[in-house]
Amino acid sequence: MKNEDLRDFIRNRIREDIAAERIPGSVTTRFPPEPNGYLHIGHAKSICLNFGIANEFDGVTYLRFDDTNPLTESPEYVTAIQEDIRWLGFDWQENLTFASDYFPQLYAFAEELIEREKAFVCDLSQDEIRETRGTFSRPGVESPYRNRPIQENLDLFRRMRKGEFENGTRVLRAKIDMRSPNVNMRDPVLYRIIHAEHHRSGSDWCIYPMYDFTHCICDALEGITHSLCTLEFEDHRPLYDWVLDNININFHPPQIEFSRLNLEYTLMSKRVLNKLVQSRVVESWDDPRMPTLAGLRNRGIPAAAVREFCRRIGVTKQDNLMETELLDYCVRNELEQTTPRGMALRNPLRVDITNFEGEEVELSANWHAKNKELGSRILTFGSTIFIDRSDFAEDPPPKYKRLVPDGIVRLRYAFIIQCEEVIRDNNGEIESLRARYFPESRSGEDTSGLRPKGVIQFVSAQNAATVQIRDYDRLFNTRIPGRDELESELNPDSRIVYDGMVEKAVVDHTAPSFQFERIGYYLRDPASTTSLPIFHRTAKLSEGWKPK
RNA sequence: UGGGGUGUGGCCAAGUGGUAAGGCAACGGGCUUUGAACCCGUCAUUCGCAGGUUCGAAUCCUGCCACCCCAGCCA
Repeated sequence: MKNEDLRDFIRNRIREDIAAERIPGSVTTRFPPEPNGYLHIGHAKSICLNFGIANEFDGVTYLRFDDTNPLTESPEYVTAIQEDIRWLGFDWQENLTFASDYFPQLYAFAEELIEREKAFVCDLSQDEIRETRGTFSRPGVESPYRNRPIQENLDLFRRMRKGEFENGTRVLRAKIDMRSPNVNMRDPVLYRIIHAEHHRSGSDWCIYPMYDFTHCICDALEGITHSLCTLEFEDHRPLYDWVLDNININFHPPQIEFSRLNLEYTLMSKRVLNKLVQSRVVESWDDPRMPTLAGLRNRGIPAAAVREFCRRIGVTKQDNLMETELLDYCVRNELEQTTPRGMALRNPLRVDITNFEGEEVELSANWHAKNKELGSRILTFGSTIFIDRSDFAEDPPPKYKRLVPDGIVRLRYAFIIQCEEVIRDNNGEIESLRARYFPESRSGEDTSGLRPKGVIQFVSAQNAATVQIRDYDRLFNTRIPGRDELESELNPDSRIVYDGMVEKAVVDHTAPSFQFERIGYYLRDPASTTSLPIFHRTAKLSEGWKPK
């Protein structure tokens, strides 16, 4: 991670700053989550950027919780967020801070602003403030309280702090310019009254600073050399700069904005994600279908794959919509080398081998064709085996290479079989198959001379373990969900549960993830029981051929 | 409507006056006891559009167009 020569406009800028000796000390960044929700893959982009830069430039990164709104924040999220960042592979070391750590200093800076006649206490109601702010095309109107004497402002602000006023009755506002074309500069609110318990400061405060006042000051106090945030804060930069320019502080970080990650068929808004949980569309915030880091983890996606994805998507100011294929690619690429292979059937179909007699034969198979270090296991073959229903077709599509009536196919690591008969139940559904095998076609010592076109996986009756296989797909059917009724956009097949089979050795193996040959990568649910192991599909294998 | 941004192949993205990197996807081929992996090859005469400057422009200038963000006492 260290020696990579990543090029993007932010890293280029940092290199220039270093070359021009504009940076005092070391490069310092921060990741500032608000503890009001779980981290998702969009956050991963920011985490990889901020922590990645610190790693590359021998700098430091603060993990700073932006906890200025006690109404929506809670300590559970603080814990979860830390777990997710660690899982992703980053370490803030001793640099864990909270915006609330700075409440006393923030308050002092606010008084300083009042003393400099740069802030005033405003008695207007929330509605009145909105009405007097103006519109995009109309300037705002100055508050009647705008020119209160310094002493009166100071007195009122101190009484706000003491708790003498109700929520919403007064705010502290910056005195900037009600005619500014940038609405953020029209005397923005700096402090509001919230009589609520804060997860860290308890009941010490009943006034809480707003983001625009807090963030820039925290950045400055921590010596953040590059304050990176997403594009929607671009309009706030003049305010960020204004605050730091109007208080007595000796450091002024530059705010640099980049575009946030958008992923096809995926929604990342906390509001909508929460709705999915509440309405039981998914089971929880860490459901394997969720784009949360916890969800990705429970789906078996390795942290390294997420990091690689973030590296490949780049960092720019352009709006983007990433295809899910890139993430899938990163996941497979990560799992390919290290994951043992196994055979699994989602829809088992019994096949009776008519010419097999006696004990089941044992066959050896490597866990990975190329990575011999993963070792091998023993499979068995006998008079009753199972194949996947999708690997047999009475009326095969063109170029079908699997089993068909009278056709032959290779059973992976075992023998070639030939279908002799299709057995049906009373409804005419295929119940089982009868086939013969070619004893001289044993894998590795085949002298049969037969050349089957395809190879399919199988599990013999005595070697079969019953498992649950859960296949996941996108949660939404629309590339850009959120524009329509959520319900109509949901993918009804985002989770399909199969009562399947795997070879016993897979269940006994300790590896967390497997590749089920010809199907995909799966994570063994660590919480599932040994009597019914559950496997979550992490990713499909790429398909070089599709029926129809 | 005012302000702030962004426009390079299907999706990302290099490039900052010298004649369009790379990745993903797609397509064709090789290899193959995973239709996987792997290996080869193809894929922008053109950089939102129109003018202009220049020997030379994706890069400079002018005008236009499209899209995104902003009117929380959220962050």
